[in-house]
Amino acid sequence: MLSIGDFSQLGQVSVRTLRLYDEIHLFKPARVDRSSGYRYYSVEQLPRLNRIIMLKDLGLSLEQIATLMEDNLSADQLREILTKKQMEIEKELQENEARLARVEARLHQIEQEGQLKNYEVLLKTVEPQMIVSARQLVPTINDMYYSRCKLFSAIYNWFDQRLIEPQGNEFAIYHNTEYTEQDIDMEAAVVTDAKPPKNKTSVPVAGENVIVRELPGAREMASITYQCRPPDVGQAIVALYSWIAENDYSTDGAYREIHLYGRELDLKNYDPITIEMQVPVKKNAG
Amino acid sequence: MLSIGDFSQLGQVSVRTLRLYDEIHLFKPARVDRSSGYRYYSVEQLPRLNRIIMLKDLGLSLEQIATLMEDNLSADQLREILTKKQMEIEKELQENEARLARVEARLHQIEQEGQLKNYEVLLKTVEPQMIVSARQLVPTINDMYYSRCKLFSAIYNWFDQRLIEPQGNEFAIYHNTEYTEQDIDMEAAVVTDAKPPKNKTSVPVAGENVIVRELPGAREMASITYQCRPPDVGQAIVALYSWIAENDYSTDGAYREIHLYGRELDLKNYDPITIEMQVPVKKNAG
DNA sequence: TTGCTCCTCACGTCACGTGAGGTGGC
DNA sequence: TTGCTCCTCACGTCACGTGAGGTGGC
Repeated sequence: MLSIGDFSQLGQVSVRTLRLYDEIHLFKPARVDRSSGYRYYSVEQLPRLNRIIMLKDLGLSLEQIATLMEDNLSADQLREILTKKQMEIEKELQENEARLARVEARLHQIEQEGQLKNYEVLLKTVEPQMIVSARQLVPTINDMYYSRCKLFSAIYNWFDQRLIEPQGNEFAIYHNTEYTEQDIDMEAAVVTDAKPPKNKTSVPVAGENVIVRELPGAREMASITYQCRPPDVGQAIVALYSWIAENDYSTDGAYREIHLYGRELDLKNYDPITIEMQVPVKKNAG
Repeated sequence: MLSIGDFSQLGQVSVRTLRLYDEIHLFKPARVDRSSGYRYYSVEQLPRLNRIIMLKDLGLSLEQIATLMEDNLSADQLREILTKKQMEIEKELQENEARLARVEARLHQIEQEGQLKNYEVLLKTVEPQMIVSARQLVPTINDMYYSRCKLFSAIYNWFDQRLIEPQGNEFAIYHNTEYTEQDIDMEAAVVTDAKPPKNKTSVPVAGENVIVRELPGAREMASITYQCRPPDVGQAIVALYSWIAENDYSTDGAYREIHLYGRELDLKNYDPITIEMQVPVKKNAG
C-alpha cells in the first residue's frame, strides 16, 4: 500500500488530481483509513490510472472517460467517441491554421505600415432582409451622389404614399462585377417589413421603378465599418479588397454600402459619417 | 443613440458581452441613463468594437486587448504580442496534430482487434536516479531468471554490508541494441540515496561487481505498466515497440523493466506481478 | 393589462492549482 | 518540539450563457 504522495509520484499525477478523481468516483483509493481519512493505493491500480491518463491525453473529458470505464470499454462506443473526437481535433486544426494565417497577415501589415490601420476587416454572417429598392445605370462616377439621392427620394416617396415607415438603414448596392467609372449599375435600398408582391420578379432591373424584394444574406461577409467624410471611402474599399486577396478569399456577390448614419438626403456637406462596406466572400478552393 | 439590443445586433455580439465589456472597462456605452441604468451606444463606437472583435479573433485575451487599446496600439508592442501568439498557435497546431495521430492510432487498433488492450502505452518524463547495480552477460534467455536473482542477491549483500537500506524499486536494464536470445547484456539495479564513488567510471561493464552510478533520466519515456504472471511479459513488450513505430518514434536508450511488486527474490512462482516496461524514445525527424 | 426590453446579481463551465487552517506520527 | 505528510474546504481560472427576480414605457 502506498500513500497518496508516493502513488502520485509513481503515476506522474498530482496529489490534487488523485483527490479529485476520488471525489468524482473516477478512480478511488484501494483503501481509506477510517479515522485519519488517509488514502492508500496499491500498485495494481496503476494500469487503470494509466488508462485514464491515456484517454485524457486523447482529449476526452473526465466525464466521457468515466462513462467509458464504467461500461467496461465497449469497442463500438469507444470508436464512436474517438471518431467524434477526431473530427473535433481536425476542425480545431483548421481553425488554428486560419487564425495563424490572420495573425501572420496582421504582422505582415505592421511590417509594411508601422501600425494598424484605423479600420478592421471582419468576417460576419448576414441574414436576408426585405428591402424597398430602386436601380439605375449611373452614367459617370461624378453623377453618383446626385443619382443616389434621386433614387432614395423615389423610395421614400413610395413609403409616404403607402403611409408605412422604413424599418432600417439605407443600402447602396453596386452590381457591376468589375471596377468601372461609367455606367455604374447601382441599386439604392431601404430595409422594410413590407411584404413583397407575388407576381413580380424579385430582382429589379436598372431603370425600373421602386420595387420590394429580398436582399440575400451571406454566410461569410467581409466587412469594414469606417468613419470618414464622404469623399474618403476609397481607401477603405482598397483595404477591404486587399484583405480578401491576402486571406485567400474571393468575392461572391455584389458590394454593398450601409449608411449607419441615417439618411443621405439629410446629410450636410462634409459631416463625418459612419458607414459599413460589405462584400459576400467565399474561401478559395484548395 | 442605440439601445443595447439594437447595438448588439449591429455589432454582432451578445447583450451579455456588451455588459461584460462595460464592467471590465474595455468598451463603455456612450451614455448611461442615470435613473434607469439603461446603456446607450452610438454607431461611431462600432469601429472600436470591431477592433476588439478582430483582436479576439486572433486569439488574444480580453486583458491583452485592453492593454493594447489603452496604449493606443503601439506597433512594437502589438508586433511582440502577435509574434508570441503566433508561436503559441504553432505549438497548439503541433500538439493537435500529435493528438490526432494518437487518436487515429487507437482507432486503427480498435479496427484490428475489436477492443482496447488491457494495457496502455504512455509517454512520461523520468528523472535521473542513483542506483546500485551489477551487470552480466547472460548466456541464453533461459538463464535469465537465475542470473537476475544472482545479481539482485549481490546487490542486497552490498546494502547489507554497508548497513544501508535500498530507497526504491528494482530495475532490470537490457543493454543490447538488438533483440537477441543469447549473450544478453543485463544490468540489475536498485534505487538508492547513496553517493557514487568519485574515482570510478560511472558505467558498469558486464562481468564487473556491484557499483553505484546514476541512471540517466529521459525527457520522453514510452512506458507500459502491466499486470501479468512472469512468463507473459512478451506481449506487452511487443505492444510497446509497435506503439513506438506507429507513432513515429525511435528508441533512444536501453530498455528497462521496473519491478513494482517488490523483490524478485521474494516472489513465489506464478504470483501475479505489476511491472513497468520503459524505453527512452525520441520523435523521428521530419 | 400584457409583452417587450432593460436592469442587477449569481451560478455554472473544466480540470485542476493554490492557499488556508488543522491533524497525526516520527 | 520541529518537520513532514496528510486532510477538508474554498477560491480562482476565462469569457461569457443562462436563469432568477424585478422595473419602466408602449
